[in-house]
Amino acid sequence: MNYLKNKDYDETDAKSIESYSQNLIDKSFQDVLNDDLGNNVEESTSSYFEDRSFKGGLGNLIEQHFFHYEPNNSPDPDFPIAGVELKVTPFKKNKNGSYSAKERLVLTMIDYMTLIDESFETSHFWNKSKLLLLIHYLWKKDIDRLSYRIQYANLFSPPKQDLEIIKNDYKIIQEKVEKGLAHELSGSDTLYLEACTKAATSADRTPQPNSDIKAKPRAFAFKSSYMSYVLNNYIMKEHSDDESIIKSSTTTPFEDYIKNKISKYKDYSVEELCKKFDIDSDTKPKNLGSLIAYRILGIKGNKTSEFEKAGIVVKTIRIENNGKIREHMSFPNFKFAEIVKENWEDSTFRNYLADTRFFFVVYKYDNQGILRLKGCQFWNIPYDDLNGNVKKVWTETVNVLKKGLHISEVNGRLTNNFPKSSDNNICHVRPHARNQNDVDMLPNGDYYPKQCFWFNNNYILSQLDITL
DNA sequence: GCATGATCATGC
DNA sequence: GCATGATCATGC
Repeated sequence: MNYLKNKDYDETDAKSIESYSQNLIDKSFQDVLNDDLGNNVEESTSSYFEDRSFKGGLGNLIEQHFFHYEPNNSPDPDFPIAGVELKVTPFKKNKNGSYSAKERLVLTMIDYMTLIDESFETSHFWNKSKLLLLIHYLWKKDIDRLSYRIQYANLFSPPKQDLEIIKNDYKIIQEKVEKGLAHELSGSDTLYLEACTKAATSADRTPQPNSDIKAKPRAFAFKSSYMSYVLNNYIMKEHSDDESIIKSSTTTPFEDYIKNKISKYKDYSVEELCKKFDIDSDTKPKNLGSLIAYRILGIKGNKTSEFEKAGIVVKTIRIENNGKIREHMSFPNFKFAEIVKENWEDSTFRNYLADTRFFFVVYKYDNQGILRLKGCQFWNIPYDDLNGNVKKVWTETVNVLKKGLHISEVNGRLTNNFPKSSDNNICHVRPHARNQNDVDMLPNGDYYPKQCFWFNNNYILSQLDITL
């Protein structure tokens, strides 16, 4: 093959590979082809790599036309002697000017049968993934794939504090498979490393040990929240105000560490906690419940690097003194015009719930009407709930919008036929807006107050640990 | 007391 | 000004 030329780098030395890769910076993929093949690149070559259905196309282009080696499916890293695995990965610019990873970084397929016997350190996964060469290109909507520009080329290996969490994530996935629950794996079971679905079609299933139920094929991947953090803090080295919860090395798993810290203040009243942590509560801020939790965790602001990396969403929950939860739980708004174009399987809401781990901070009113901290809980939605009732409500919502929302006005209040909290045990649709003028356009062109999915209060109660 | 519509508070 | 998390208000 004509691209197997002499190599202008030492393939046995990671640093040499990295410094050679930095010649890619500021180049488009077309530039890389032109540099290698001259300016008369054949149309068939360009269109071969341009084809979006060829998922690894841009990676292969870099392998063949920049590093000059043959792409392979080897269990070893791409540069086996140097131990370096090449990853070509997109990032994007957000509306507010910040940057984030466009997607998760898929590392290796999971073989459920062998996983349960592989320790992290000696695993096929870690052998291949411990030292990555990240080639970051800036993704833009509506431009040719070959016009994307490469911006960064860096060796990357997770720093020690991240590695502790990644090892524990690996263990969590391993234990679920060991229990014969590979079919119930979810990206939100874990923090930085996830088992993400990876199949040619959504119907693909594969065997697992300790269960006859076949499971979706999955791969180890760094979550997109983790990759965003890596990009901003380790690659771009932007100054970050994020504070870490874990200040020094600990053997306690992250979530246990958090739970232990919070539980030290179990049964303290909100008032006492505000005094203790010097929080001004005169204005009754609505984020008081989460502020207290951050202060207990030693965080001065309202975000932490660990939660950012894991994409954890904080929710405070208040239990009344009758043991019930009064309020339903809101989620980000959906756009009417967008949701009607979605399929459930790759819908915004399904992806959000499948990918998000929640941190519940739970308070309860005692018999004197004093609000007291009870503890906290990490939670992600159970597989059956997501694919059962939530799917049902989502589908019904889309159907209502497609058929035309029925709206009437009763006593100055708008009422509609979206799924109600009385229609389903888990979730429903309700307004989520600043006021009645905070509207979004329906498929028929009319405007209607913005809406979101809500979890029913009773469902949330049913999900809380018995100890809370 | 619940169901459902309406709106507040914060932070970027 | 908007997105998001949190809570209020009213009628049955």
